[in-house]
Amino acid sequence: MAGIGQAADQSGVSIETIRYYERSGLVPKPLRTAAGHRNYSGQDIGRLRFIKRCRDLGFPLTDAQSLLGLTDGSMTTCAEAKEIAESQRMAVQAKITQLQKIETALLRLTEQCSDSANSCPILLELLADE
Amino acid sequence: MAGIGQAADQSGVSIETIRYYERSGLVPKPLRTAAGHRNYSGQDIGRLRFIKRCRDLGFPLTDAQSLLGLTDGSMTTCAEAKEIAESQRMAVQAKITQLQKIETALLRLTEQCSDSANSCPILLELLADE
DNA sequence: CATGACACCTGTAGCCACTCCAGGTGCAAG
DNA sequence: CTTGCACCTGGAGTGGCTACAGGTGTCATG
Repeated sequence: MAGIGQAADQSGVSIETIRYYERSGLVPKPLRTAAGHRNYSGQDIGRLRFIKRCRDLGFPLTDAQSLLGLTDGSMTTCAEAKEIAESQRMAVQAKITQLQKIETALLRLTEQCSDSANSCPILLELLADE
Repeated sequence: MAGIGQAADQSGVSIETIRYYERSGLVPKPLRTAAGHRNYSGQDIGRLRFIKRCRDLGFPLTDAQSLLGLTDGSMTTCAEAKEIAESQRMAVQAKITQLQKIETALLRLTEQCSDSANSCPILLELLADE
């Protein structure tokens, strides 16, 4: 059994964030020591690590919760997990596409700027009438 | 002179967002009609459009404000604008790189999953001990 | 037994950039 | 006179934390 500090170290989730997850009902309330300190089991820490990995993959907390709910190991869960992961992949792809457009636009702007003309082409373009 | 609805239409910034920008001091308080309705000049609308373009390029509002502050047309502003734009481009690039890593990881996970084995490889990997 | 350095506790507020809502006012057309 | 629209204000909610302030518990050292 571990305190919140150890749980944080072992899961990679910060102390504040663990408490936030508890507040928002994402993880169950852990046991408490006599002094009122939170006391985490190995399973609790596993759950936190699971959520951390989901977050690292960009899943929103709601998805993390859904995926966590699928870990009972029933037959249909694989299809559901795959669906969640694929839709996340789509979302990530969409974001990448969007950011690439932005990057191209920024590159063009800054390249124009290297002319170092009197009036700044970046500002001119942002100010343009249409 | 235009009401807030027209200002929104012409700038692409929503009514609520315009009011939010005003609340947060990003744009100056506009004139008011006798009835207390906000009344926007062409210049006001230009400012909103400028901010909209900055946001579309992913600049945070603080950058938008800085860029807006550079539009007096003094000589040094071009270098400053370029600096802001380049650092924004870096930030966008970093985000893209990060998202591409995530996408690769998600792709690998979902591909493994097509095996449709008994235990879901996605969940297994998220649950793994390290 | 006192002291100091920690780890932990609660509750609250702040971040970003909006978005939405309830409940009210002003004004013109039918 | 009523209907409908555009507008008003003030406040709360979103996601996912993060950062306090001010208190308590635990342990080693002097």
